[in-house]
Amino acid sequence: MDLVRDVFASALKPRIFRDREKLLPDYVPGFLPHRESEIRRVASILAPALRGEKPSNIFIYGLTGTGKTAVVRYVLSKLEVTAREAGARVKGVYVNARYRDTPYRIIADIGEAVGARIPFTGLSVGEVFGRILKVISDTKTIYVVVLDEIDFLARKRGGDDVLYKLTRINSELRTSRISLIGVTNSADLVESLDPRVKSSLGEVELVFPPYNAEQLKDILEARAREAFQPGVLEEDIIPLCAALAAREHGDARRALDLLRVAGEIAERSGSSKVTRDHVYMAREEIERDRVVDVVRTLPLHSKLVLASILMVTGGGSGYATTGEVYERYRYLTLKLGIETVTLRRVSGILAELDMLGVITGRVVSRGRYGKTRVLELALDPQVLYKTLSEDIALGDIIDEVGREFGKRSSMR
DNA sequence: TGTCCACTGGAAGGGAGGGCTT
DNA sequence: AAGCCCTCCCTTCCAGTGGACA
Repeated sequence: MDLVRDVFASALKPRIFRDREKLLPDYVPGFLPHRESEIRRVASILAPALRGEKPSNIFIYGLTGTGKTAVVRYVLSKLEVTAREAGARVKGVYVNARYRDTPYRIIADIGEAVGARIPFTGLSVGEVFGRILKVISDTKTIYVVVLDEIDFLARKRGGDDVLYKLTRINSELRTSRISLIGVTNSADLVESLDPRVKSSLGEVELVFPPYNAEQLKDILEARAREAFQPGVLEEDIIPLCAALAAREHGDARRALDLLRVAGEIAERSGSSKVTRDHVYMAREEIERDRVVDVVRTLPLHSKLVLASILMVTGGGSGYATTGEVYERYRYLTLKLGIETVTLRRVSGILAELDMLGVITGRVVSRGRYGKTRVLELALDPQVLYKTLSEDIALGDIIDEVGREFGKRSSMR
C-alpha cells in the first residue's frame, strides 16, 4: 500500500522533467535554431495566401531530422494565426504519408482535415476527391496542403495518379485554391516522379542541410531549457547527445529522443540527475523499442522468416542466403501444419525486413552459384527471440528456434 | 568467351475481409 | 441485400543480372 503511494508520490513530485512533451517528436517549438533562413524562405513563399492568392507549390528535400517538418508546421501555424487576425481565409492541412501510406488514406486524411465526412474504407479514390471538391470548392479559402514523407505515397501503386490529381485540383475549384508542399528525405524520389507532377510540385525547391554537432547542441539546449528542471542535466549530457546524433547525419529528432529517454530513465531510477550512463542506456532502449515494435506487428509469415534467419545464422552470429532461409522456413511451416508462401514472397519479405532495419542484406552475385541476397541480423538476437516468443501462433516452433539459438549462442 | 545459376524485382491479378451507398 | 470499392497479403509469370566456371 505504502509502496504504491510512494510510487505515486514520486510521480507527482517532478524531479527531472518540467515539461516532457517539449521533447516529443511532434512538438513544434516556438524557436527553431539554425533554420532562420529556411523559415523566412517558406514564409515568403506562402505569404501571398494572406492576400488571397495561391502560393507556389513547394518541394522540400532534406534528410531525416533536419527540421523540414518542424519548419513547415511552424510557418503554417503562424500563417493561420496571421490570416485569422487579418481576416484572410487560409487553412493548413498536414498529412504524413509514412503512416498513412495508401493513396486512399492520404486523400481521406486531407478530406477529413477540410471537414468532409470520409469513411475509413469503402469509397473509391475518385469519390473521395469528389467529396473534397464539394466541401471546399466555394469556400473562398486558400488551402495549404503539406504532404510529408511524400515518397511513401509516390512509391505506392496509384500514388502517382493521386499526386497528379492533387496538382490539378485547382482547375476544378471555384473560389478556393490549394497549394501543395511536398516534403521528402529521399533523393531518388525526384527521379521517379511523374514529370508532370514533378514540374508542378517543384515550382519552388528547397533543400535542408543536415545539422552539425554544434547546431544540434543549440537545438538541444533550447529544448532542454523548457523540458527539464534546472540543473538536472550533468555538464556534458547535451554535447554527448549531439555528438551521438551527429554521427547519424545530424538527425535532430534522434538527438531529442536520446535526451528525452535518458531523462525518463533517470526519473525511473529515482536519480536526481541525468548522467552519461543514462544517455547510453537510452540509446540501447530506443533501438530495442523500435525493433520490438516493428517485429511484434509483423504478419505471421514474416515472423516465421525471421525465426528461420535466427536459426540459419546460428543465433544471429552468421550470414544467411535467401535459399537457406526459405528452406528453413518451409520446414517450420511444415511443422506448424500451415501453408507455405512462395519463394518470391519470401524474397519480398526479406526486402521488407531489410527496409525496416531488422536485417541488413546485400544482393550479391556469386557467379556460378547464382545471385542471392546475403543477409545478417541487424538487431540483438536475444531481443528478437523474446519478441518472437510472445506470438502464440508460433507455438512449439519457437522452442526449436530457442534450442538452436541457445546451443549456438552458448558456444560462443 | 559464353553459359548458367539462384535468385531479384517488376507487373498484374486474385480473393478474403470489410465498409460504403442505395 | 446487392453491388461497389477499399486494403492487405499473396500468387503467377517473367525478364533481368553479376560473375565463377568450363
